[in-house]
Amino acid sequence: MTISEVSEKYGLSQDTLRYYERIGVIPPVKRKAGGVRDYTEEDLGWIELAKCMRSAGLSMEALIQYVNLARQGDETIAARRDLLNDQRKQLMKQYEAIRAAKERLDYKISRYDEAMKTGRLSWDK
Amino acid sequence: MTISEVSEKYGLSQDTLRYYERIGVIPPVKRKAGGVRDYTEEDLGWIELAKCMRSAGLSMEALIQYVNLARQGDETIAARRDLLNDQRKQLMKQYEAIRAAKERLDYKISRYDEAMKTGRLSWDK
DNA sequence: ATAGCACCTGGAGTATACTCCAAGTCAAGA
DNA sequence: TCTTGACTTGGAGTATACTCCAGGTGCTAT
Repeated sequence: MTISEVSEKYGLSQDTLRYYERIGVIPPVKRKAGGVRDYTEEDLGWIELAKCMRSAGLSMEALIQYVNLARQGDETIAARRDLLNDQRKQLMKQYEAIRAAKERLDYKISRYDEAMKTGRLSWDK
Repeated sequence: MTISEVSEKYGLSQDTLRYYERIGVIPPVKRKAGGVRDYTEEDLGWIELAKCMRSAGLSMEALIQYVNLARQGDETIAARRDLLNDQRKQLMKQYEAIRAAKERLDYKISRYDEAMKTGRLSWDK
């Protein structure tokens, strides 16, 4: 698969795909004649993982570490599990922060909806 | 309340508090003699709101817009409600992204835990 | 064979959100 | 009075994650 197809498929720019590979968020992609990237199914798996984790807010650094460990083989299994556990913890914190903010927004919005009827706001900012 | 007390109370650096005020994430804080900031309860409310929303991932820009609208008075009620609704939508998307990533992490972690028993990984990366 | 196009690399530039720093002011205690 | 320490401002610097660009290569269709 070419970089333009992958870009299309995952909604990541070609520059971003090359950048991810360059800094190690995904492992190196094999090239065909002329040095052109030819993405395999496995490469796509890494890209999708990176996209999923990035969209949830995981840092590039964590992803790079994970990829590095994965490339070192089976003796890094425990380290990888620990890394994933750490990231999961971070995610749960973020989840809670969003939940709290949403609750607050809901309250404010309900107040604004109420105020829309009377045309003024007497309570808070 | 002094900036050092506010910094302590909310876990935001003094630089961050001044920065927030400078760019308008919170409204201007009244000064006492010598130009020293003296935070009121209302100021604290804005700071707490900013902290809550920022920790959930809302952009500075959105917060600045909200503060600007709030400072313009009651004729911006509808605009503020719309802004909050937009931000709520963003938040829900982020919530879902985290949920999906967490699910994926949980699966991977369970696989790693399993692999810890056998000492090797046969399945995926 | 030559124009066009997709691709390549290395490096510079950008946006966001801080974070740090220099130089100065001011009030209070020794 | 002099020093200390908390505070002030404006501006520069930093980290993260892209994003853009110049200059070059190589396949393909005319």
